[in-house]
Amino acid sequence: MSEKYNHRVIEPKWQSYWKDNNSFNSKIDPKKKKYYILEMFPYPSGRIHMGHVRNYTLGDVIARYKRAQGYNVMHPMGWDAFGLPAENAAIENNISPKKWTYQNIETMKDQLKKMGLSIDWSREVATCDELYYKQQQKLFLRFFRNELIYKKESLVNWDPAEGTVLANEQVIEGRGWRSGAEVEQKKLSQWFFKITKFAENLLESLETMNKWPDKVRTMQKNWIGKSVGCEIDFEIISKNKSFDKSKIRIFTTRPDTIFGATFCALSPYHPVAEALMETDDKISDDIKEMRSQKVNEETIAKNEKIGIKTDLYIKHPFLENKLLPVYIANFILMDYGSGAIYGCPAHDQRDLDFANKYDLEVIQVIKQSDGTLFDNKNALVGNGNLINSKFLNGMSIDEAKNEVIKKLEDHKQGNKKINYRLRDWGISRQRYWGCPIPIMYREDGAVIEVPEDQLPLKLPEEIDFNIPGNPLDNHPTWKYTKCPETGMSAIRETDTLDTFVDSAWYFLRFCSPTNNLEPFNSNEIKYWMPVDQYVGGVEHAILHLLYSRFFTKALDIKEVDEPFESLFTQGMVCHTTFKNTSGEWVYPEDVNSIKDKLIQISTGENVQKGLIESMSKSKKNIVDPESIINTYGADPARWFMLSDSPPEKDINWSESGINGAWKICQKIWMIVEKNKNYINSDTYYEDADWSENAFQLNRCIHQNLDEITRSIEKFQMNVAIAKVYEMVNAISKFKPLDKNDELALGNSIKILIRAIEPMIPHLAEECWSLTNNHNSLSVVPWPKVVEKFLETSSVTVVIQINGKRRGELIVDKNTQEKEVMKKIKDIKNINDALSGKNIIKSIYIPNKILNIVLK
RNA sequence: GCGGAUAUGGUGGAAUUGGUAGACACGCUGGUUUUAGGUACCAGUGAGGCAACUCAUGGGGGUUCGAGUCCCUCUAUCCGCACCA
Repeated sequence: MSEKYNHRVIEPKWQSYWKDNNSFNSKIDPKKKKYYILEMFPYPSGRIHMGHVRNYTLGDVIARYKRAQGYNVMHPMGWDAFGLPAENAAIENNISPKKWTYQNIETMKDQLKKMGLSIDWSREVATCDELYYKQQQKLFLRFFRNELIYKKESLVNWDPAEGTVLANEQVIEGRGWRSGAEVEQKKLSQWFFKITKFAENLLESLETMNKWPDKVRTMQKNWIGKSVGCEIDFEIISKNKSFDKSKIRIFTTRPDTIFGATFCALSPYHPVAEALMETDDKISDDIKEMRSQKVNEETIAKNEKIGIKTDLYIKHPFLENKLLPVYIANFILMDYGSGAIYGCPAHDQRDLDFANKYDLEVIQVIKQSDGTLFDNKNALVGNGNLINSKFLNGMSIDEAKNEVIKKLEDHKQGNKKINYRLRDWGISRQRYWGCPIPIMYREDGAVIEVPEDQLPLKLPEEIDFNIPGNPLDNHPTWKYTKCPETGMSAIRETDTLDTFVDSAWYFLRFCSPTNNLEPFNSNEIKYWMPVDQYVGGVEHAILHLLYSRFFTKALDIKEVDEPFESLFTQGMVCHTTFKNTSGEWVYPEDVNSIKDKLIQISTGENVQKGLIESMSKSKKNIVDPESIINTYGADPARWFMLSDSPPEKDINWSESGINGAWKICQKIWMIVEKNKNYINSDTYYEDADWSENAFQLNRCIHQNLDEITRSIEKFQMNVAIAKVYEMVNAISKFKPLDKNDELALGNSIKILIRAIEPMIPHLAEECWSLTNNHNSLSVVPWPKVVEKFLETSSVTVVIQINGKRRGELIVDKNTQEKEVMKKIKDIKNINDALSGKNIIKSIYIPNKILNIVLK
């Protein structure tokens, strides 16, 4: 009786083997083709979750498969280790962010290792490591000198009770999550990366990035949001003589509607609005009230349009006596265009709603070519020709746009303008646990770089989170310093860098992770970059990926322009949620099903099944990967993650799923154990005198091998898994009757073992050790599909009548239509259907289908 | 609101890209092995019908000899919308 497969012994055995033999370490080898596979590095939150298991299993399949294909594979791993949760933990558990982070890294590294990933751990980096952020500070200074970084005023969520800036997620219904105080929008002077300088470049390259999902490319395209329009300067008419602003510059994508303009709307943050606040208390209060609202595109689009009437008017550029009233409006974004628009109610729904609300004039200037008439409720946004527009009358929209721009440019009142929705990337964070910005402000007002030989500018370790505000700002010995050149006193920049900066270049760092002289080495990146395959969650579709693209371009390194050749975004791992009668979330393992009822084990309360949602701590619908790995093993966990659902879709965790994965692993082991005498041979005769059974087995194995190979290439791991099942089923059914049968069986099993290694490597290695080949599978090449086994002499042709399947016929390959026609007379129901009818025509696809059209 | 995606048995999902719809797995039903069991193996399993057949890929329409696949339209669900990472 053969032994059961014991993952508790086998998995650690191979993990140490791989480690001891440096099986997955990588170095430059000019003779070999490289393959750089990268999964998005994790935030060290404490423990790995199922999302990590899925992400890294997926990448590992590719890594192991490509290695078997003969590539020189680099598969590194690191830690996105700066960030807010470490500070929260510091406050809640009184532990330093550094200690907390490094502890988490240790725990999670152990957990990842238990998954059996083929990672080159010698390349590990952590962004909170001085070695790493020293180089990042150098990059900052490089960007600073290249004028890709500048400072400007920008709004933040300000919690007045705590004296801190809040992240959006920390603002709950307009209040600070911890203090409950009403959050204000406060202006702070902050650092920005000039990503907009690269807007066109980032947009253009998208066109050629055809190994990225269309979805992500579309999202980025919309994010960059290129629009062509014009800027127009309007003269301000004010009764208040002391009002010192004379012009408002508006941006519009519809200059053709200039004669339909009936009002002007400004953002509450517009300089003119600021100036008005100083002239009038009432207006000042109203604007402040408007500013307290959250302004993102979603709320702006959904909320009611509100305007504050001002005393100001602007002069129409082409109509001598036409004055447009100026409003401050809550639907105008300061960051987009110029923060000011003119409203043309007849041809823009938002403007129409606004005009109707404030009883403003509406002038139709485009006659719709589909004949739609204006009803004062629905703006006319279709195509048409200009009316009521003086010199534009009769023109098409495009002609009118060009004509208006030309006139404005002639009169120096405006100009054509390409505008991007993309805004510059604000990188200042008023937080402790991030990369310090190597800048100081001297007492005479000069902005001074920290000299490179003094880098890294380290984070101070003795800090106090009990004082409200940013710990760096509260840290006197760190904050106050001297200018290195003049010796004048200076204050350090106390903001730290957005953690998206850390992750915007880590893929370059992996190429030379321990280099203390430079961020990356040009020989190394020349060989390894770009990343051939990047795998991660779709939630990073825009920011992280766009920032990484920007960084790579902005660094202006000739070796690489775009960082990620191919991108794959995997789906989330979901689980049913449970709530007890008190309305509290309940852990799945705390739920027992008794008859038809769900009972909470710990309290005995009834439990309601909720929606299936992505696993999250707050909803308690989590399953701990480590306990799964301990109970079932890493291989079944990996198998489950790959089977059933396509990787880009969300999956539902299920107990029966993991159990099924465990069963197939056991089954494969039993098959190999039982037949170990047959796999102990190197012989492979393609031309042996196979029995019919053996030939069919060979055929099935190679057909499925072909499909497994193609499926992995296409990331269809679920399909690859299905084909492995077919191999297993065919092998377990096969009963060898002679030597050749045994040979066929042995070879089939060896192909099976080789093919499952990317998915379930421990089991595969253990099985392989039973063959006469004592190499680890990590150096064994992928098997070749033997075409001979795929060829057949006969094929099945489907017979259709009027497009409906009526039967099938087995014929020799490449049989002519005439022959098939003759033979179908023998099939009774087809013959019946044909009798008494006229054949109008027939369509014959050789070896596939014959369709007969009858009348 | 804007933008994007998805829809196939009881369930997760296949479908060589316009050519046998439902591969593979889960679940379920029946059986076998003295199996304590949640084990293993065999058979069955889209719906209706004894059957030949008929109906079936969210709804409706279209193109085609032929549509899950292409076009139009409707419906439902999910995702993103700038300080979570």
